[in-house]
Formats: sequence, C-alpha cells, structure tokens
Amino acid sequence: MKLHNTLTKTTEPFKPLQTGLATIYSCGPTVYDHIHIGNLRAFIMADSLRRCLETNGYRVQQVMNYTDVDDKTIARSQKDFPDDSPEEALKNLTRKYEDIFTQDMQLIGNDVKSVKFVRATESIEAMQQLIKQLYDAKFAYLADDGVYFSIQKYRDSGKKYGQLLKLDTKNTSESRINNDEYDKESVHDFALWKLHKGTEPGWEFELDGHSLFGRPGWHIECSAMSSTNLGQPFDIHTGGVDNIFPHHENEIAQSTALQDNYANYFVHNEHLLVDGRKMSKSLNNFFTLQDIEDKGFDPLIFRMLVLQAHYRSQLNFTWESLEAAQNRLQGYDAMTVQQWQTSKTADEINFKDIEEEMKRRAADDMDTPQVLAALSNLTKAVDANGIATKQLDDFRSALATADAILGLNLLSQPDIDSEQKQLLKDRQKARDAKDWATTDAIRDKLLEDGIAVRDTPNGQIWSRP
RNA sequence: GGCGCCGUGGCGGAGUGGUUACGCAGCGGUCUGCAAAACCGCGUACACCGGUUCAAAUCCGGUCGGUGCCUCCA
Repeated sequence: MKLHNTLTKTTEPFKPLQTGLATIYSCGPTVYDHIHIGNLRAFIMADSLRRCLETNGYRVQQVMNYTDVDDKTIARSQKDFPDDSPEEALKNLTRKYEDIFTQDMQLIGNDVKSVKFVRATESIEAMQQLIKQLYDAKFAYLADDGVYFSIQKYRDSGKKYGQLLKLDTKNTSESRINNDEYDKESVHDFALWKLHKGTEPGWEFELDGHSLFGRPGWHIECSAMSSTNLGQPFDIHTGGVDNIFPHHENEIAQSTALQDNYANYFVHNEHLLVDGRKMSKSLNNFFTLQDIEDKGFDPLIFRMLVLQAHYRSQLNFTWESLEAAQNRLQGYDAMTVQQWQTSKTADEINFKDIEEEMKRRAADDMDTPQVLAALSNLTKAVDANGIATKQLDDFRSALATADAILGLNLLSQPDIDSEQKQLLKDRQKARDAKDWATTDAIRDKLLEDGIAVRDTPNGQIWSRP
C-alpha cells in the first residue's frame, strides 16, 4: 500500500507501527448545520482509505471526531434554542446535526459502523490534562483571555513549526490570534483554552492555582482525542487540504512538544469546486446532499462522481457530470444483475485478473479512478459475453472486491421474482412463435415493474434502468 | 506580500518520456420483428513560448490564465 504523505510531499510505502494494523484519525464535522457535499468528499476519502487498507489485508482502527463545541456551534445553538441553558442548547443543536450527518454518511455509502465517533465535549478532561502538561513544561502560557501555545518555546526546544508547509518565519514572538486584528505576515500563538465570556457554555479547569472556567480551543481537541483513542503516535491522520494549516500544523506542535511523533502519515483530500471556486459556506456556493436528492439523484451517484476523480485533485461539480456518473453507475448495475442470468455457453472471462487489478490500484494511493476503469473493463467483457455459469463465484468475488473498495453496493441487486421469471419464459415462447404483439406487451408489463428486457444473441437479458 | 497547486478532445477526468485510459455526449456502420444493449469505425486532445532528448502531454526554464492556504473552513 502506497500513500501520499503531506509530511514528506511524496507518495511512499505505508509502514504501519504495528504489523497488519492501521490506525487512522479522521477530522470530522463541526456539527452546527447540514454539511455540504464538499465536506462529504473528505469523508468519502476517509472511508475509501479504510476500504483500500482493508482490501489489501490490513486491520483498521478508525476514529472520527465531532467538533461539538466551538464559536459556530455555540452561536447557532443559542439562536436555535434560546430558552435552554447554554449547555443544553449546545447539546440539543449538536446532537441533531450529528444524526443528520450520520444519515448523510450512510446515504453516500460510507460505513459508519467501522468508525468510532468521539465527541469533543466528552473528551474535555483529556484536553485539560494535555494543556496542563504543556503548561508545566512551559510550552503554554496564561494570557488575559485564555491559555496559549508558545510557538517560540516550541522552536527553542529544537522542534520545527511548519512541518506540513513552509511558513514565513519572521515575526513569531508571541503574537496571538485575535479576531479583531491579525497580521498576515506572522505566525501566531494559538489558543489551547478560551476563558468564559458572555453566555457561552463552559467547563471548570484548575491550572496553576487559577480557576479557568471556559472551553477548549479547536486544535487541542484533535490532539487529545486522537491520542486517547489510538495512542501516540498513530499511523494516519486525514482531513481536507484546508486543514493543513493551521489545524494540523498546530496539532503537530501540541502533540510533539512533549513527545517525538504524532502521526506518521498525513493524508489530505483536495476540494470540491463549483464554477472553479472552492465550495464553501462563506462563498455561499454550496450544495447539500438534500439538493442532490431533490433533483432526483440517488446519493450513491454523488459517491460515484467523487470516486471518478483522484482524491488529491480538485473536482469541479456540475449537474452534467453528476448525470454522467449516474449513467455510468446504471451501466454497472445492469452488469451486476447478470449474476442472476448466467449462461452455460458463455465464454470465460478472466475475472481474477480484473479483481487483482482493482486491488492493486486501490493500494496505489487510493487510485479509485483506475479501480473504476478496471470495473468498466469488467462491464464491457460481461456485456459482450455474458457470464458462464461455472464462473459465477469468480464473478461475484470480483464484484465483492469492487464493493469493498468502492462502496457502491453493486452486489446488492436482488434477483427478479418467480412471477417475473415466468413472464420472461412466456415472452420467449411468444418470441419463438413470432407473436410480436404478445412479446412487446410482456416487455411493457415488465417495464412497469422496473424491469427492462433486451434481446441479445445470448437470449433475453433483464436489468433495472 | 509569503508558500503552493492546476491548465488534457463537446463535457468530466486518468495518464508523468516512446503503445487512442475511462466515463458521458456526438457522428457513421453491423446486428435486430421493433426497442435496447453490444460490437466496429470516426472526430488528428494535451494553455503559450523556448530548452533538454533519437523521442515530451509527460522533464527543465519562462509567459499567460485560473485557483488554494496564509483568518473559521473537508
């Protein structure tokens, strides 16, 4: 298995810490609203990574966080639940959007059961412990509005801030992130803990004799939750490219101030674009999964669209390309139902080779476009030849591998029922008798059931259009 | 201003030194009771300008255009 590692900017062989086991921490959603389909791309990538590793023989332990306390969740919760206490409002809001998120994940074919989800609000203690350790070791300091991480101290200890990207190194001395004013040319110390203000929810925190009622900063969440659930170091950290800085850079700083290694591989997906621009809430150019469903598309078609592009390249979203993805997926579905229509006389196809090709491509830095190309070759062969009855197991094995990698539920298409089978037999008889009226009438009737029939040199083949 | 990435046929999107990826759409044909599918063929794709090379979409340099991060962000 090869992976592109943002730490080294190269695609390198994946060497897990523990033989045969891959530990993955995936940056999850901030649960304050519906996520958009650009966000979904990141989660399809995280899901694909697990699938590719598993298909190539690894056992995978994957953790994803819910950011359920931050500026946005707090603001939105107090707007939507004005009568509740700040804590209750926050919980009401975030649980609601956790549920919606989980539904979206399942609709696009992500396997949520294989992922352990953890909430920031239930990991506060671990964050406080880490902050305390950083403070005791002088990597963190107390300011009037919170506890901050000192990048200068970190550098003084011999560590490099800017492991994922090159940073402008001038002007680094204790300039802090401050929403009112910031200097683009400098690197900022960032908040580990924010002191309570206004009507925000908060947690008690004793530090060095000070009572610091407040809430955690964003970056500390992931440092704490990843090490709590996977240990430190762990193998792979995933997220979108926009997380590279500052989020992941700061995580590395926090987590390596007191230990050597954090995550050995950082894997980042590129953005989904609309009209050439990044899809984002602030540009207001985003679509949600609901928008896609409202236009009559199955959410799996969006998955198909995403998988057609490599995760490290930008992908421009258009309704036309979504339609193309739909057609391609329908072609696959028409191929898979031939598992119920094998032929004793069909030519043999080398399914094993195609299956191996798919695995090989999956292991090559999650090259899903090439996995799909292999699957398209399979489709071509099957459509041309049909499936030999004695090769049914090989065919299903190839499809199972495709499903394991892609999550497109290809194998799930059921057989037609006995009544429909009888209709097909009747139609064949009518055909043999050249009774075209009856032949066409049966075809129309089956089509009403969602079954299309085509006549091929190998006989009648049905599919679900 | 700093650090990056990208520019492939009507559309989407692979390909990183020498054989048309693939998908969608289009045109012509074969097949067919019809339909559909399938199959065969077609359109002389690699932003521009130089360079390296026997050979470049692919490597190097420059130009133009787009875009990302640098501030919450998948």
